[in-house]
Amino acid sequence: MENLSALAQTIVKTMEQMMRAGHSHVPAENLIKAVRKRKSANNSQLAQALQETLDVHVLVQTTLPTGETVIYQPRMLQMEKSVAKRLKSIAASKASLSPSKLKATLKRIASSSTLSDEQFAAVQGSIANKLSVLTGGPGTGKTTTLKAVLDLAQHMYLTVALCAPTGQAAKRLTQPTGCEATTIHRLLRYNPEEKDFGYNAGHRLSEDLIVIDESSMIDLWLLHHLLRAVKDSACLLFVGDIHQLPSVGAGNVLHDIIQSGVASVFNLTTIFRQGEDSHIVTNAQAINTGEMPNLSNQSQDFFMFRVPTEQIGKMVSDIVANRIPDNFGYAPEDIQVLTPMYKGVAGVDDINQRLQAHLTDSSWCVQLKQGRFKVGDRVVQTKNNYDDNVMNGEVGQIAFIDKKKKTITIQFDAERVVYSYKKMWQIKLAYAITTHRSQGSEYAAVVLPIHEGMSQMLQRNLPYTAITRAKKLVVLVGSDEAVQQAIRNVSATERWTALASRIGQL
DNA sequence: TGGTAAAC
Repeated sequence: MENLSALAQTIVKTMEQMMRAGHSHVPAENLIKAVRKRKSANNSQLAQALQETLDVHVLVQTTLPTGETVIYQPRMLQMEKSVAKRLKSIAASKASLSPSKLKATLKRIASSSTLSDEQFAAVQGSIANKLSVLTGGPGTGKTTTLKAVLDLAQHMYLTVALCAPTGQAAKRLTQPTGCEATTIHRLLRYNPEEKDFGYNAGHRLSEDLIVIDESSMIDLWLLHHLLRAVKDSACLLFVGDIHQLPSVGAGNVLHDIIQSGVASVFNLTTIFRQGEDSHIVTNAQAINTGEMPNLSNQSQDFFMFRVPTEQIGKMVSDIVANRIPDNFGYAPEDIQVLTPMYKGVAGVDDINQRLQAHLTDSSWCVQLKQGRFKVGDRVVQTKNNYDDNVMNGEVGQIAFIDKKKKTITIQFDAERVVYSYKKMWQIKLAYAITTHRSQGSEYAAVVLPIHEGMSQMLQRNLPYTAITRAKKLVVLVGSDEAVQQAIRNVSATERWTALASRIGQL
């Protein structure tokens, strides 16, 4: 890197930025265009600088199956190729079960099943096919279907690995399925010091069926390591909602797997949770198709308060502390504020300060390095804590502060955990959390501040993910223009990836 | 230039 010219270094940095935006590669002309925005240079200087990065293999140039000339970081190219190859070879290998046995077992199960037709087809398909995808919005019965898949697998004496990208998603999966779920990292025996995995191409998992929930959150890197560690004869089932926020890391893998046709796709469409007149459901569907949601405040479960940006914070506190409890009977504990970012107006930090001041009194409080905690505060665990069985993203309430012992007791859903002040770095206020962190969680009521200052975070998946977290009530606070801006913006999901075309080419 | 997360 030090040996490169200044312009070549700018190209490398621009490329890194593109990876951070989620792309697996960049078309050569788009890369040059992006570099031009940072540094002025003429065509031949740019071509020469790009050649410099290619000569030392910091970047590589390649032609996609589509004929397009694109630039990759070498490791990204290698991962994308490897993922395509693994998917293809798993799909082509024989499964370790007999079709006649499947047929017989299915027949037995069908008679006692309460599954809908589309759910039953998914259950059958995900055992009969090597690679399957189970998609559908919230309330369509993905977990019910998953449970039936696991039952079927058990009847057929298949060994199963049940996993998810996050600790919380794994924990949530364990209870309804009655099957121990782990994070993908744990399943593969991740070693952070070596940055490698105990299970890999040379030492594969023995399980016949691998089920991966919340797979919209998986990036190219994690899928690469998972597929390396899976035996060729295994069946894979990816479960997720493609309309939720894309992975923060590079790739668009669930989307690409579906698009490539390498997997059988089962899309659940019937919603069982809310009634048909629910605006939560219809508005989520409208947003998905790029239409403006119905914000007329005519329904019983979907409302919008139109206020100028500088008044959003104040209005959100009023809604959480007074309006929702008074008018709908939900306590502040049942209400979750979801917002795109930490900083700025109506960001996580802003809302947390306001609601802490509004909702808890100061008689029992302690000032720690990272901030003030009060008895009654709503807080969130920010790292998987296997000792106390509290996962990253779990929300609880401060029950007790012991100033002599220097401990804080937090009541979570099922656990009551004592934290020393020293351990409190794992805990943050949670009156508001980011929409990203809410993925996979559900709340009775969701309050969503949305204003134009949130500019680049205003993406179509954002209001979709936020409002589909709500079981009973959604309240938007902000401006129609910001909602419109978010719905029009699909740039986060339009990533340059070539996984689908690579699979097609093999 | 900015913004989002996760794993042991």
